[in-house]
Amino acid sequence: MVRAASNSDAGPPRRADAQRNRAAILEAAVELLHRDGANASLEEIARRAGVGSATLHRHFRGHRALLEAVFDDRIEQMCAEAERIAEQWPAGEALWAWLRHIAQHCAAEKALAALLRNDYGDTGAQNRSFGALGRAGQKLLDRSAAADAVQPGVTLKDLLLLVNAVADVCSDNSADIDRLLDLTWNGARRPIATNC
Amino acid sequence: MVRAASNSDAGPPRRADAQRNRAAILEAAVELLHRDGANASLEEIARRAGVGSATLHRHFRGHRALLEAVFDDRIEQMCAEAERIAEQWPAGEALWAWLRHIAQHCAAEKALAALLRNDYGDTGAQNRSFGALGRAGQKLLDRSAAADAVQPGVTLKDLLLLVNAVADVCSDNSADIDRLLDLTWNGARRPIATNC
DNA sequence: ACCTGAACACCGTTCAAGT
DNA sequence: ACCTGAACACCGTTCAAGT
Repeated sequence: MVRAASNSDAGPPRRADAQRNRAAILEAAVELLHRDGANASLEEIARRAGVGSATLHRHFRGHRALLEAVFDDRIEQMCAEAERIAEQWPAGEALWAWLRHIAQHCAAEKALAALLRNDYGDTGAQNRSFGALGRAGQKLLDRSAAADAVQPGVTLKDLLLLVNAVADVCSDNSADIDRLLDLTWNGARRPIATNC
Repeated sequence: MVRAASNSDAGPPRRADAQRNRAAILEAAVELLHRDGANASLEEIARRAGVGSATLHRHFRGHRALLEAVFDDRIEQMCAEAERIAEQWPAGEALWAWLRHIAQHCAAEKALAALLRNDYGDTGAQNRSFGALGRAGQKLLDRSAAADAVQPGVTLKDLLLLVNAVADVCSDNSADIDRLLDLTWNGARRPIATNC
């Protein structure tokens, strides 16, 4: 279920066998990244795709390039979700609903979580993935800040790191994720004045 | 700065060269685990310690056994901190101060964070490390719950996972850690009624 | 232009052979 | 009892040789 090549429109047309190989590699990568997480063996991916490991490396120079190609469409999907959610909910709820979506994606695909976490860490942050996600999220955060729905001083990076971290420690149990995210959003501490 | 062998009092006395090797391995492991995190190369550790890799594997059967030996005393230290803190602060503050300490340890030693995270995940949870830490933390949590200082239903595992996760995504910047932990404790959401 | 097999420099783990 | 060197089955990456 990976689109053949989302950003391969540029450049000269590829040979038919090269296109087939590329698609086979992506297909195999999806399965093994799902099973083994971010450091699935490239060798095994190549084997399952029925190509030599050298072929994999020429299509995707380095681990990271493969991850980006695999999760490219899922990141676009998360950006689209931001727009859709923004239209349906008030600022604070929208931001939080979107972050919960991201957490679910990250918990279901540890490799995606690892990819994004690296991007957040980069001070450069000029990565394509973070760029798109960052713009989508910043809109939601700005609206929330304007509505006074988040703690002052909270950055988008803070929030993305938090949900990523929570997703990473929860082992696929989506009930756990929801509980920990709730704690993060509402605070683990009992509010001092509960009934005003 | 690793005690020679904290749980080697049991069993027959070891040969002098074996003791020296064991100590050298631990020393090297401390350095390389600090530099490379949880999956530092065992081979490189053995090399730096000046022993064959087979020797390392006989002293410590598997990656995990080495991690446990290295961080044994640091875990005891965290347990001791729990007692000390409990005597000085009211329930809620004590719990939170202790969790902040743990986060700092985990952020400074990613390998320690990885070791603990595995223990939290284990449903068995009969691990020595988690056992001691769990008992120490549960006391603090029970006191806090009795004082109504934490959200009802929060478990110790929730809290340990959260601080571990936060520590893991913060790259050694202790200011970042403090900010994210604060969000976790107080909630990222702006409380609805702020001035009662 | 693209693929392949082989090579290189690494892993973690195990085991027979030594003292 | 303990250590060693060699072996085994893996990695990721690169490169010359093929079509």
